[in-house]
Amino acid sequence: MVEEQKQKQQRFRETIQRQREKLPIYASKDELVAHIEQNETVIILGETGSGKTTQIPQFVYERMMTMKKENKNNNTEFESNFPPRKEKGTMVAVTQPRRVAAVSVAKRVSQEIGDGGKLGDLVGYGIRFDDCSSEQTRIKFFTDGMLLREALNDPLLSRYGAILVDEAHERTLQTDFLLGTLKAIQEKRRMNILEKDDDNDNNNNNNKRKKRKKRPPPPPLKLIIMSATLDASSFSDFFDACPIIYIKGRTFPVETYYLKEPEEDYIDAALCSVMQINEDEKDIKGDVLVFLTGQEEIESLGKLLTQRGKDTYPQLNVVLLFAAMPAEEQMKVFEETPKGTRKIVLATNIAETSLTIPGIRYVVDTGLTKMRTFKAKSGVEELKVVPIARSQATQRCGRAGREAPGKCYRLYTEDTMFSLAEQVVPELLRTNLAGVVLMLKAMGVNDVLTFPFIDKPSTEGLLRSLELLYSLGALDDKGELNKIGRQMSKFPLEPMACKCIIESRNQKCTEEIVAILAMLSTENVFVGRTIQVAKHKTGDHMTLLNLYADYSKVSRNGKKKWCNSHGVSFRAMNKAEKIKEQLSRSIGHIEDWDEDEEKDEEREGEEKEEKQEKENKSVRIRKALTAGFFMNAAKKESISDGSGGGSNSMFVTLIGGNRLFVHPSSTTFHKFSSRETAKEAVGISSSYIIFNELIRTNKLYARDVSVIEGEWLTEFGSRVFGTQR
DNA sequence: GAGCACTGC
Repeated sequence: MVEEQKQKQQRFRETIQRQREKLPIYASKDELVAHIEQNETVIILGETGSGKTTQIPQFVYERMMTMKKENKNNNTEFESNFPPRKEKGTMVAVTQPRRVAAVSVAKRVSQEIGDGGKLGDLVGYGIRFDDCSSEQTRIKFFTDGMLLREALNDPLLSRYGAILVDEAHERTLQTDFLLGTLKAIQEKRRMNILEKDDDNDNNNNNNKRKKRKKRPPPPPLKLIIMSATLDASSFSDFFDACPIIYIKGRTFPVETYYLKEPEEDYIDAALCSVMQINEDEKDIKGDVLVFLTGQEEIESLGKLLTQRGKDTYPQLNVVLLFAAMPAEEQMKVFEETPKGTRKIVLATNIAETSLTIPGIRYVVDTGLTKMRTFKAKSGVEELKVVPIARSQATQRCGRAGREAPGKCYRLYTEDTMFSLAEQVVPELLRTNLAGVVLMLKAMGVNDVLTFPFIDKPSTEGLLRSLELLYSLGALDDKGELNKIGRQMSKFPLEPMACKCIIESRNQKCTEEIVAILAMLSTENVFVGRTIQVAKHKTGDHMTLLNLYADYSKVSRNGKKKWCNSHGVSFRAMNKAEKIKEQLSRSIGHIEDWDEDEEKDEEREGEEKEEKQEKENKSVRIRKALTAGFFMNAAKKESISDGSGGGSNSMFVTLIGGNRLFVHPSSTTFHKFSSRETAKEAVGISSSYIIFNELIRTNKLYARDVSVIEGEWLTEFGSRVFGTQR
């Protein structure tokens, strides 16, 4: 019996090995390893299906092991080259932009490596809320944000001898930030080695040097950057003209079709294309994937297609796919379509990278996407429909050729295709940098303007972020991180939110603030368009808090049902719960937090009756929120509202003077849009609000809004509102 | 009366 099992395992291993050897990358293994050995940094351009993600980490690890053995026999060979040490530099880290990828690749590699161990032994992973690794782990997969966090605690990332950054072409904020950090680490580790070599040369060391010799610095850091797009020159330039290695992929050919004339109504064009594909290819099996920009148009095209596709052959089986959808409904795209039907998936760019849908042979590409950008000058975010980049067009096309030859219908002309930007603008260039700057400061990078970014963010953006951090009280007059700033950097939240936590200690409402911030970091709490839970009179923050409190009271088994009956996303609540736990843990790590808490308790003794205390709770909570979000304050515009009943009230931000509306998703939306004034509706003598974010879609909208008192602004935002009233 | 691409710590 045992013998039989062993044979089974052996056969399994052999199958896997055969599969590995068939991968395109296997042919160039030796060349690859040689390149990695000879260079500190190597860029690998691997097309889809090359096997780079699963194989290269193993190649690197195997080479590290053989070098270790060689070193035992011959002490000189690897010392200068690729030196695994007992503690430092013995691990391989691999980063991915997404959690699912990190976990699934780790699983695959753990199987392939055939050490007989389970995931978490030799091969492990580390993502937020979930670390699966042990003392034995030598190859560890991360989300790139996770490895960045690790760099906060271990500034040289000294456990790792090699780091592989995968999907670098996506140029996410975290990947770009990580690449800059790794470049800086490489330099430092190189210098350490030199110092150590100096030690060896001069035998007349002083004590300090001897001490250092006892604890050897980490070896130089090998860096392997893996990208899928052809343009890797910017990476190579950034890493001192390091070599680029091309690896062929293995995908099926995809035939591409363009429109002859531009067509403005792309929904109609998509509708026609799908009907046409279904008609022309009626004898060929294969599903259709349509790329659209958002939920609304996906739903409306879904209705049209379902109607029109009833009487066709094959019948159309229309499936919608966007991130805000409940998880169970998302799973429908993975179900096999019934015989005699063709699956039509209408998706946002979630299907571009995050999800791979089996069975797709036809892609319809509108050539558009929604993109978020940030204007440093006004502090306003925009969410706009824009043309995709050529790299995205290629990526979308490729989705038709994963399993068999496919076809791609581009709903734009060939001329348009060539007018597209080659690459997506890196996220770092179109986002609020305050969080990045806070993290840089916490890493000890004082001069953030000279930090090595592949693409330098605008000086204005960096300066604005420094200003914001200063107004939050995180920086001293010299621009250096102070105690508050250091505490703020411990939280996985944007700086304004971090500041709320710090102030919550003074306001004695840390639990509540942490719950609110956890809810704010969760997208799509409400499933439907109408909010079915009790609203709080002061606005969204207290509503979210009450919702969280209600949810917490429900028994573990009943939570899902409770969410469904309250129009609330279970996935979101579950995530909020985890984030809250994580934030509370981070507070626990702040050394002198408890001390101050005790002082507060002393003060509490002097406090008045408990009843009044309870009434004040909402005030204290909103004060703590104001301490973080005072830059996001707005005042109701006094309009002579004789005729304007029913129209949404307008606000003006105190900083920047942006004229805005409350977003319709806000619980305060109805209050401000009715003829009542804020004062009457809310029962608070104030026309000031704070909000979580400002985003321009069709109008400029403030999302997650609460009513506050004007004087709190001067109290908590003294560095900006100090002199004025 | 009117609306929110996608990730990640």
